[in-house]
Amino acid sequence: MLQQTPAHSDVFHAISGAHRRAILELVCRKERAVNEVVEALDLRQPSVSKHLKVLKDADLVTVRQRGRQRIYTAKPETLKTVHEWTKRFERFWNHQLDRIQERAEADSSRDQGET
Amino acid sequence: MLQQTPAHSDVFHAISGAHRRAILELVCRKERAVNEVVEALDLRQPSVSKHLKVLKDADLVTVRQRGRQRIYTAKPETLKTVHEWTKRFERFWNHQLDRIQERAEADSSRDQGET
DNA sequence: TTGACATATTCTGTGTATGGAATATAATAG
DNA sequence: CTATTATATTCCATACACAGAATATGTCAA
Repeated sequence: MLQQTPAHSDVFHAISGAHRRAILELVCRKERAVNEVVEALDLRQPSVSKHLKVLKDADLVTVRQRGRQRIYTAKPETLKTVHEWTKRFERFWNHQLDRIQERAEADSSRDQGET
Repeated sequence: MLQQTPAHSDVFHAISGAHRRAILELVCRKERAVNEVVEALDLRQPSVSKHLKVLKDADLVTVRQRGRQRIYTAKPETLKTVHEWTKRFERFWNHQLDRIQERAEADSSRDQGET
């Protein structure tokens, strides 16, 4: 059966929430401690920690300790999965654009009473 | 605040489930009636209809009627949103991989009290 | 050790996702 | 019209997501 992957370790699930995408963008630009994320976004510390856990389970971030802090760094190559999945549809949306253009041209010809 | 988009119209949410991704792949290859999807995947008809509704709300598919059937067609260009979002991380996964690996190894050594 | 700081985890309540069964609607055949 | 087919919707139950508050764990300073 499908859907047997625990949601918390699934990349697609991990990026499905806007908060987690925002966090990912933050820690990608520059590694951050939890509190820095808390301040950058409008979220409480426990929420951020929980989101970071989801991202870590999905292998989208790594952690390391620096003193009392935990520094989170994005592991963006995990997004390749998603990037490549969407890429599989690229030819379809190109093809569809062609079709749309053809149709537009046909319509335009017809509208102007061409031929 | 973030997260105000109704989940059912959000592309990231729509593709977060494996079932819906499978449906999307099916109807992208070739337009399909609901029952064809039901037979192709191992899902009941009501489930498929509900998933298709989510995909439609997210503008990932379009419907048209043919006799008693509803023919669903993928609208893959909506995935551009996702494709481009992941693309923003492309430069990071090209340039940061080594650094993250080094760091992970260093941490792991330290955590295990490597001799 | 104690105290403070940084983060993680647990608990709790509320909303939502999901699948299945039953039912409702829509379209066509007869 | 009625019956049949195709799909959508509703209802139900279970599971999950999420945020907040409180608490626990871990780390360092003194």
